[in-house]
Amino acid sequence: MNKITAKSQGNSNKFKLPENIFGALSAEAELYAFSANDPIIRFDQPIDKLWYIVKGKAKITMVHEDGKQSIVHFLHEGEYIGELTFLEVEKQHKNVIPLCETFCLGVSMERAKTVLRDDPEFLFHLNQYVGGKLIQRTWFAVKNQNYELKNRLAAYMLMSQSEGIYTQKHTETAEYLGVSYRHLLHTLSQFRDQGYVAKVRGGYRVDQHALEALAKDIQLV
Amino acid sequence: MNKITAKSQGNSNKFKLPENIFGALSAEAELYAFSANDPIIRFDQPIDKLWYIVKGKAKITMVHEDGKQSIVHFLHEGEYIGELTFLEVEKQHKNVIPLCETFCLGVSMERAKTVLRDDPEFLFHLNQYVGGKLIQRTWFAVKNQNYELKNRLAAYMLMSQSEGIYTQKHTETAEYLGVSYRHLLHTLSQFRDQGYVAKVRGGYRVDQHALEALAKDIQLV
DNA sequence: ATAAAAATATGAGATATCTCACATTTTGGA
DNA sequence: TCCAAAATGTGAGATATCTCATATTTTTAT
Repeated sequence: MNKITAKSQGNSNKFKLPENIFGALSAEAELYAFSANDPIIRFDQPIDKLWYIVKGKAKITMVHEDGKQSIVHFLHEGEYIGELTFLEVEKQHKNVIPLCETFCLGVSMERAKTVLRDDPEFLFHLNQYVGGKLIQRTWFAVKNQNYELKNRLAAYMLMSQSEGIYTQKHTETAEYLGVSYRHLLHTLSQFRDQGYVAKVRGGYRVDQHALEALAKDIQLV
Repeated sequence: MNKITAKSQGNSNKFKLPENIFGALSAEAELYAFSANDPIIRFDQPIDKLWYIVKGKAKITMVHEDGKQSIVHFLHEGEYIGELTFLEVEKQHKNVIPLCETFCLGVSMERAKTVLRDDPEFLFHLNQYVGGKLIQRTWFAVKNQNYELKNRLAAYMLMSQSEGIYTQKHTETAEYLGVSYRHLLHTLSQFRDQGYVAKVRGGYRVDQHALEALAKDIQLV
């Protein structure tokens, strides 16, 4: 994690910083850069900032009693991280791991819990965000159960890929998509036979066009 | 729909009315009773109240272009109705239909949109509610894909049943559970063979104990 | 460097679920 | 009241997905 200060803000012309994302605390927001796999949040450490993703994407993973992890969800640009902790409804902490270089705005969680808790404009905005996610996720669940693995896998590989290379572990993918490892490998080998993906060092190169056709309108959220 | 006035509140000793559910508007809340199948919200009519279910349960259905409906979700005691309209994130209106006699507290949506929009205490509370639903639904989706139909159907029949009788249409159930009509009927006939359900006039009598064992810890939310 | 654990890989048989075909019963509207 | 549409019900074959068994490769910890 690197804090990006005013002077180093040459970076920031890569994207426009949103305004007013943190209501009354917007002026206190600081920009941080995380490289791929450098945890934004760790399940065993307190969440001391409320985050907002300016650029990049990340996965949320749950840690089981036996130490194994499973992917719960993905986060993209324009999404908050730690908002359920701010709302005090998240009991079980998660890991949040960037899939590629990711830039986040952050404000102190402590400040948020005092200042933003009384900021109706921010609270309404956050409510809209959380409500929008609820709708998205309901939609996703409904549509998801009507597609077979090849479609869902295509959508998944497209979303989690970075620069045309898919690098997720098959064991985790199988669990996230709710299918057996065996069947995932079977489908993956079909993708290979059909030229949709090709194994390269450290992952699979994906044929985005072919996969988009398969992924139909599945929106992983 | 019947408004329950102060004098007719003999009813209200059936349950305790919650306080402070509508923040600054709590004093304006009025109690209404809906009988089974008497719509609380209709997709073709504006939503003029923000509701809170005190007792009973209801289903949310979506109306397709061709006029067909599909069940989106269920609502239980302690849940709001119309909160996504209050938040202005729900584009597509739904029907909300009680499954049994249902009592709701309601306040004017117009008043809510002006008064509650500036009430940080209410907004934070609503945020917790919506955030909690988001967590629930994510959990449900994750667990759901690991159970086969017999388990999900058991959970579904238990939840939508009223006084031990299940009355949902098989066509709608099949769609909600995301399985083919044929397979639903197949599983249902197994339930009958095993004595878990028995056909009666207008529905099926369910063996709650047997179904609870099958439903495991599936929480339809 | 080595052993243990995890991830990758493949085969074969079982089953949950789907598609299609068709008959009967119930419901809703003219 | 009657007809058309929807809902219910059953059979048979196809397939998506699962379970189990087992081997190889890669990663991790000592």
